[in-house]
Amino acid sequence: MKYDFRRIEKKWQKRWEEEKTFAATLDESKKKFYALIEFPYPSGEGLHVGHPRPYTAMDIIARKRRMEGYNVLFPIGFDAFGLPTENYALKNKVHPAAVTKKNIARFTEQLKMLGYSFDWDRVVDTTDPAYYKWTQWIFLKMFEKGLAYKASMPVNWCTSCKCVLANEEVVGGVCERCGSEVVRREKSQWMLKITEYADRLLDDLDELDFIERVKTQQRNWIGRSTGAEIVFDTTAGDKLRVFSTRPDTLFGATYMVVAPEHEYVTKWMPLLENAEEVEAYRAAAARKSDFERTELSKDREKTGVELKGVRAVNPATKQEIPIFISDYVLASYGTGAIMAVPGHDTRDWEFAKKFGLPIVEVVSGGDVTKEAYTDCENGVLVNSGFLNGMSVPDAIKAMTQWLTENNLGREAVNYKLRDWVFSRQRYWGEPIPIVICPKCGYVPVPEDQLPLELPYVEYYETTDTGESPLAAMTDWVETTCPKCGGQARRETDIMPQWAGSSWYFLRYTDPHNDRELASRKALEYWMPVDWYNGGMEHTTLHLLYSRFWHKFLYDIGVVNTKEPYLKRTSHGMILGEDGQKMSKSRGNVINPNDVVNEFGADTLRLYIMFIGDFEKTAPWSTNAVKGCKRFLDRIWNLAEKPISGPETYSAANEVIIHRTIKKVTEDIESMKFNTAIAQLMTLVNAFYDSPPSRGDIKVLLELLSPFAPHIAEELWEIQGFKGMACQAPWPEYDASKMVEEMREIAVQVGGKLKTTVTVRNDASDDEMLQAALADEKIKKIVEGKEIVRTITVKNKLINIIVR
RNA sequence: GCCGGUGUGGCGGAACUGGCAGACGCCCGGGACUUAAAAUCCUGUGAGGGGCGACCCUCGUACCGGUUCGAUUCCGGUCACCGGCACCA
Repeated sequence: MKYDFRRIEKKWQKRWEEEKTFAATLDESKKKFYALIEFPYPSGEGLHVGHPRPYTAMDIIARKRRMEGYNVLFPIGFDAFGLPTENYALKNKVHPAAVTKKNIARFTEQLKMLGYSFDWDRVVDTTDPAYYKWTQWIFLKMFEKGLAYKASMPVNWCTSCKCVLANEEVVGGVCERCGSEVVRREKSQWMLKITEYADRLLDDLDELDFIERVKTQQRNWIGRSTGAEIVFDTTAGDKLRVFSTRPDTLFGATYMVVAPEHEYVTKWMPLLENAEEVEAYRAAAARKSDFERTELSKDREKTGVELKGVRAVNPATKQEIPIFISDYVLASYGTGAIMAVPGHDTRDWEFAKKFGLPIVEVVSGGDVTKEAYTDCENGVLVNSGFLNGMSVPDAIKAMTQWLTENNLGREAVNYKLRDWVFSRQRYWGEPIPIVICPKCGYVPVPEDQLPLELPYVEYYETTDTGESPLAAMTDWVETTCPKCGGQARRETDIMPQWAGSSWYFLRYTDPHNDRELASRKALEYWMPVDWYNGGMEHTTLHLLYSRFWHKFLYDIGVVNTKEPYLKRTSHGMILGEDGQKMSKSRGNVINPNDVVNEFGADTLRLYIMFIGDFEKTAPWSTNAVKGCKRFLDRIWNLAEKPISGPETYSAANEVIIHRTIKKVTEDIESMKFNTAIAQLMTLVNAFYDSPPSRGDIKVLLELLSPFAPHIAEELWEIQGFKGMACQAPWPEYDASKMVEEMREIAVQVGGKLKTTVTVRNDASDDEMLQAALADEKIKKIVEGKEIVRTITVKNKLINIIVR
């Protein structure tokens, strides 16, 4: 009989579903394991061939853990709010809810086709009011604690999506999603105070088992720097505050620069001799989009205008110094103003050169007439009064202390991380449950009125005014104030897509709870997530946001762990057969349905894991897929007829079986799926040389089961083994049975490999030497020469040095 | 510019903690089976050179140099590519 994967795969998927083989139960007598993948966005295109890579990887781990006796939670859901669905709905004049429903059905079917061991009774859908009720609830808790606030500020505005974007969603000055130009707009927005958690998000990384590049990226994104805040007096009477990581260089501050948007610029305008020029520069800076700012920032020549009429006083030298505005100083970082130390800061140096400003050396070691000297390790302070002769670190301490004592400044910390812009002016998202009352201000919708559902309308359109389409839905917008009962309006902005995914892993622990987001009992049993695999592209978005929400929920006593995820790993992208990123326009897209139809789900699973190093990008190869199918065919041919005899390993295969168990067991843990499969192939090749016993076949099926579960199950049944393969205990190896009695060692003469000889296992140095010298070839080489020394590595090699 | 990563046959990729480079798979060649083809099975396959021959020699892990009995692995330098950040004071 032929390996009929179509029949087999359907059969076992049905059995698993009917018998709820993979249902997770809250059983405190068993040790738990929570395996998590990033739930998909159910796009109209259906499952992409990139999806199965992380899914199969975690499915293998989840299946192995079950076989190891763990109670495993391996859930799936849908992150279904979002722009593509809304845009598709607008274009085709259907409701986004209907589109979502259809897409989820399609994704579900495709995921089931791949035989993943998800617990299908725990599916969550972020667009389900029973789910987003709790997304809104968390928002209200944040509002209550002052972490959600409304602020008017310049925001990133995507000209095509007609919507505000978070900093994290702007990539290289353009919209991450559509690639259109992003401009700055002043808008009133809901914000979440993620910066309040910056220190904890940074410091707690140390204890987590995240791959290093994830940690590094999060650290860089948070961008903590320590230094001092320094106050400069001005001739206008106002005090100008700056942040500096190098307070030691204060004696070298020869001018100051403020951002064009700085409030003092407006304030001082009447005092300025060149007000017109300043105003013009300001207007020009405001017109620039983020795209222009970043594009041009590379080696851009510094521009700026002096504020003539106001000067600052260097608190260390007591000298008056000029103040400039320039767009190389960012309004959004620090205090929006800097002290410029051209001798020791590259940007200040360039600016000073251009404007002919004095460059004073205050740290010796370089040549400040040629370039800024920024070395912090070797420099010694000069021209700096009481700091002279100190090293940079000492001078930083001394200056900070001096500033504090004289009330001119203090130690300060700054972050690159900005608060999270949480408003979107679209329809398909969670409504922000706030009522705007002319008397009471921002009033939360009472908890018992949650969920605040999206109004269902047949037709709506985005607006050009920057308002949400919800604003036009008068019946919904007009309401009464929950506090005073007076006439009021609802907030019409919705939450960003990241809201629903910031806590979904908590819902999986207790998905049908209508009284809490999840019961304390379920959270205590299942949390934290033991292993979370996902894309690198979410490192500074979803991964950071969800850590933030989790920490907040910890603070208010909802969850019992400080961090949501113990371990985070990441997979590489799958490229097209041409080595290019898969895209419709390139015509190199592989559809998983086609692969499954032609070769079967087991083959696809196996190939996607065999394709290469899990962490690296890898190009698709249809030929290599065939190789994986061939491998399964070979297994089928070995086991399609019942083998009789005892369930013990055959003598001929025993050594390789133990080695394979060890290798597969360890490789799955380190996500080296490609070498685990290679080892299984080696084992099968060995079975072709020495026909496998009943026990040999059994262990092969056990090891194969996480990778290719359907064929493993079918052959398991054919062989008449008990239960299901996926429920068998994970096999164990015996290290003492992994070695042959005799082994081959390498023989080198003078470090060069000459031949190999066979010695008994664990042979002594002398035995190895005698065996080597007994070899005809070595004899000839060594003849007439003096053996100076020999180097041996047990069971590996002997190196003979001759003269 | 800064941070992180990668560079190995025709291709995807292996190689523990410094110890036989190229596991496994693909492609390709040879053979068996077949009327034939496909499938399957067996077998060869880094490059160059020598021998009728079982075999032998030389070179080879981006490039240059170093440490070492021995380097894909460690150190210094160079180049290329990929990812992230980007005037962050």
